[in-house]
Amino acid sequence: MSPKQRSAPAREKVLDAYEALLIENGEKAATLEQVAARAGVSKGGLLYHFRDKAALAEGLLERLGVLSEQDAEAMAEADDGPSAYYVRTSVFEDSALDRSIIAATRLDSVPASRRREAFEAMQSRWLSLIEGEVGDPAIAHAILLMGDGMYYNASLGAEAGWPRREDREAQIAELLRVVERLRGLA
Amino acid sequence: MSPKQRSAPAREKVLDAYEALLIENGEKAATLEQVAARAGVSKGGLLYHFRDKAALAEGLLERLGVLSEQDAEAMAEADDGPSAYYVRTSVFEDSALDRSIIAATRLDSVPASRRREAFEAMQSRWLSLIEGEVGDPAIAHAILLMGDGMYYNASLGAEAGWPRREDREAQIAELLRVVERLRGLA
DNA sequence: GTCTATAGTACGATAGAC
DNA sequence: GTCTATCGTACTATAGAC
Repeated sequence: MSPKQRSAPAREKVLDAYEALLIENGEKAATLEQVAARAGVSKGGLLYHFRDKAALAEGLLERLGVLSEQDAEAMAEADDGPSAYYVRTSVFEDSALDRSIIAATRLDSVPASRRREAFEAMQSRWLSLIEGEVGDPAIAHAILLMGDGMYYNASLGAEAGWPRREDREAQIAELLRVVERLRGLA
Repeated sequence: MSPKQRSAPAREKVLDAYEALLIENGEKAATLEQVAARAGVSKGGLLYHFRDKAALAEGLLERLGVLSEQDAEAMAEADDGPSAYYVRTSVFEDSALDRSIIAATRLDSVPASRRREAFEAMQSRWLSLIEGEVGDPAIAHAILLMGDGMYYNASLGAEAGWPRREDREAQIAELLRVVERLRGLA
């Protein structure tokens, strides 16, 4: 799907730059010229790796798929269980996956169906892991929604999905306690 | 902030058109020409009411503020209480407020601080009403996050913030039961 | 594999008639 | 209050040198 199906260095730098611009100012600010400049290549150089803007967007969604796949594996093996892993990693850190998700959120030139597909694949994996742990599907859905809510706030540029408080560690701990009690209801 | 501080008909139609385009295809597709066409006016006509793109975006955020103010009053007086009102109205319907929220979500040409301000004002009002009802701040936060999660999914074009299910009424009912049990924990 | 130069297009905004 | 016409700009993408 690219010249030699993986010419890692420049290609990845371009995707990183694209993500950064999307996160900071949305798609309109993420022009080919700006992306190229931030990645340290020229516009022509960028277009060698991604033949047009659609290919650039697709590249981002593909990387999101890979990262979310890896994350699902880590989530399945987490010491504190999938739910806790999910809640505690939803956006409070600034991981590569977090960045991909927020960037993809701002990606509106891609067909809506394609974007939806990417998110649904990711969410259904998360949901089945949570459901496998907590049993009750309604409660699993509720937990999933809380994580979605944190991504929502992050993509709005909110401090951390939990308005009006400073200490992130304390916020996560508090939310984990709620989830714990919620699981007890299942 | 406008010629005569309220020349309702065309002005509102323009905002409606702008919202619709933002919801469907994001800010890049919401050009002055497209907005004008959809509102049934010319580009020049539009620019009489909103002197530039920034004014158009600001108009949308101002209307969001008004609608969310009205919604907060309805929420405070809801028969089933603020939490239930909040959860059941979070985006499953296609109300004027829902449309304003989703549109504002896609608005990335406005300074991030201004958008954040609009959302924080709305969310802190919701949070204080929920907290007033349930008592426990952590649980109130969790309920707020669930609603945020529903808006997140709606703005991603997901079926309804609750993947993989058809019957919306049943989904809401299920979530309301979870919230009910969550409140019981407080 | 990366560059410069440029063609072609679409956008935001202005000016001025009606 | 709404229109048409138009200017300048910035963008995507191509062509072709290195």
